[in-house]
Amino acid sequence: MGRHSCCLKQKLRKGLWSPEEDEKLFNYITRFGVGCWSSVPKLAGLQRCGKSCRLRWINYLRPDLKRGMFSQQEEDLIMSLHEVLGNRWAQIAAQLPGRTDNEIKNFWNSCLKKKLLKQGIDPTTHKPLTEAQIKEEKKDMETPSMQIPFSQGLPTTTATLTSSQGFALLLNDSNFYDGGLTEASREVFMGKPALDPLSYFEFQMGVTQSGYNSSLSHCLSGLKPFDQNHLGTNSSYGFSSMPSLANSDHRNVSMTQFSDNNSASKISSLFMNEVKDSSSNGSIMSTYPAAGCQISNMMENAGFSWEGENKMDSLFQFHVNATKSEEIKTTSWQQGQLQTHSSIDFNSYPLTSLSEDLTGANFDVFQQI
DNA sequence: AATGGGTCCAACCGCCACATG
DNA sequence: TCATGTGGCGGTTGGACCCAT
Repeated sequence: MGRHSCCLKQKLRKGLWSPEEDEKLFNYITRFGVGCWSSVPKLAGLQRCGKSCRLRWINYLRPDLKRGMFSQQEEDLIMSLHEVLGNRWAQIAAQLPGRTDNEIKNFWNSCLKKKLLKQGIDPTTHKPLTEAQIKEEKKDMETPSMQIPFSQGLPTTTATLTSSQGFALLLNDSNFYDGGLTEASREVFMGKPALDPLSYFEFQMGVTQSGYNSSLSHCLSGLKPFDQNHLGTNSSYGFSSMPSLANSDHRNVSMTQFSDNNSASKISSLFMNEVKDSSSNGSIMSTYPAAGCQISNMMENAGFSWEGENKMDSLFQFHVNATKSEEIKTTSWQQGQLQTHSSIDFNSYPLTSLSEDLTGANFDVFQQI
């Protein structure tokens, strides 16, 4: 039970992927698109199960992945979304372009969870810990340097911890939920550039937009033959068609601050999805009525429009379109198989946040590089 | 240099939902 | 209605890596 038939076959490789396997999978997907995962290993010449191939593509190989540290904005967004959605990592990831559910889940478990605990906040309920829970936590955090006095760790008012307020703060940069940061650290965070998920593709399109550094040197600075997992600084690996998978350093990337409209787009996108979702199971809005009400109000107050002109709005607009197109999805595996040109069938690609301009022509750039 | 403990994350596992025959 | 195949999700874990000793 639960195990796919393809996984039952013998002689299937497990564990870390080799550069050769990555290249095979990447080249196959870029040529024929995403279709029936169970047949991908055979067609791509891999000794892996389809599920493993799917995971590798989604979490690692797909070109629109944003790698590197999470920005403060992303962190705040994850915090807020987790408060509403809980451990629904896939839904949370849908609101963070270029991030995978696995990545967010890992980030939550390794960093954000601990951060909240240090602040005396229950990471599950996002409410202040009880005295008993605090004692328990103190037992766990034996090193004195890890202990933050409860009164210091808590935000100034407990009201800031409510779902509705959490989202309200997201809409206003000047009132960003600071998660208990000191003034000094907050300054650092607020000044920290956020990674631009689309800069890579903009480079390919030759788009120069005010506020974005699309210079050749900038883009090339992020290009490495392969990622650090497999070779570190060794550049002897690499495939001709491989996009940049290198970790990005915030110091090297262009500035992209979420404007109010952007935040509104994010939350509204979430709201839209949840409305759709709740129409089927009625869970979210009833479970988090305050959050739902607040989001609804925010949309009205912000004069929200799907016709946003900035880049992030476009991105989310595409996200919505992609979601819609998925609902009426006509792209089939057969279509994917019939593709003869070098493009990725992103219509059938389940994750959102992909650039509309991700075409075969763009992948040619990889080969040229 | 060796080693032991902690952290991080890529990948696996088990389950569920849905489509299809 | 049932069996089977597949996609997708969240939880868990093994091992690589880092750092202090």
